[in-house]
Amino acid sequence: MNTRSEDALIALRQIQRRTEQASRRLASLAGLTPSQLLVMQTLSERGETSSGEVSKLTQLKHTTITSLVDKLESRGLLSRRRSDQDRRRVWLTLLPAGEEVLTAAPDLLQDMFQTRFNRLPDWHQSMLVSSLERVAALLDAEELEAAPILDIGALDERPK
Amino acid sequence: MNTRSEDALIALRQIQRRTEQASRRLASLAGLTPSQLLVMQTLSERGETSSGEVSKLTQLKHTTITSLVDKLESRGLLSRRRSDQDRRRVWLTLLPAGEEVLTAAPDLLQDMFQTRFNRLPDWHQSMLVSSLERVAALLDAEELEAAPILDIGALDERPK
DNA sequence: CAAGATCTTTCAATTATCGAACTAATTGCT
DNA sequence: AGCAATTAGTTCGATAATTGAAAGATCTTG
Repeated sequence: MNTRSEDALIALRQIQRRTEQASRRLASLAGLTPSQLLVMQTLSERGETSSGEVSKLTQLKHTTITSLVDKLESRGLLSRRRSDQDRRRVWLTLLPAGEEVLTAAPDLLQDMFQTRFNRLPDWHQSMLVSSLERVAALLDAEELEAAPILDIGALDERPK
Repeated sequence: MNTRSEDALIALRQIQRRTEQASRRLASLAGLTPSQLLVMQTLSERGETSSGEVSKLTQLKHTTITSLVDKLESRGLLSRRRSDQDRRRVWLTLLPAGEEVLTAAPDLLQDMFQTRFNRLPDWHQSMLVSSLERVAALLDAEELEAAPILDIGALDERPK
């Protein structure tokens, strides 16, 4: 009956495990712990970000962020800067040394994925992208029923 | 240029974050740490498993497994049993209390995913499943060149 | 049977994680 | 304006995770 969604979950778990393992490997290659890497990646993606924002994005408590940032700052990988508009806030930015750490560590899984992905025929690629985006949407706890994207295609049929 | 594979990676990262967050929530609901949950889930999936095997599957060092198992055993969630054939090895099994902890904690993300997934039309479901399985294969570090489906086009060229 | 390999544990050190309490700054209310 | 409530970060203390090095126990091989 539900074997379809079972299969989907199995594949999802596999994907989760593999990406998690890769992220640990990547962290240790970069000489970081997984949490430290997470913070660095967040800053790399979003640019200058407040401490609290990083806390939300990473799902780590602010106290944990403070402790991680202490370490990373003392290693010269990122910088703290108090906001001028709101002097309670602290802006975090990657320093050049931090950028370098990120670019220097080869993300083997990502490279492998890209290599293989690019070999696929065009239609296949676009199918995978839209499927992944759909799955990400299905996993979105925020957009409970609001997501119009979910309603692409004739979904209304058999809303059993 | 590579915007397709970029898009794929972005969606993948989103999926990764959301599943990771969910797994932390799940762990704390179950009164476990994420690593402890990982060990428990592994045992739940594979049944009786040796300590070293769990170490490989979870990508945690054996010393970490020992320490996690100490805690879980003292709480009566799993049991250690020395193998008779090979008395160096230690078999781990979930105890009833352990099973219960797992089933008692509701996996909200999984439930949500399934609910939404099941609403999709049939063709869409099967597309998602095959896409997820394909992506999992693309992320498989083991099957380097073994997957025949991946061998579309000339692969033998050395990467880089 | 000895030498080496394998599986797990112990030990010591570093780090992650969190709650509670604290400081400093801002916002909102009257 | 003034004061209470709120918000952003940090400090502190406690528990747990993680790891490398080394040891202990057991198996395998020659």
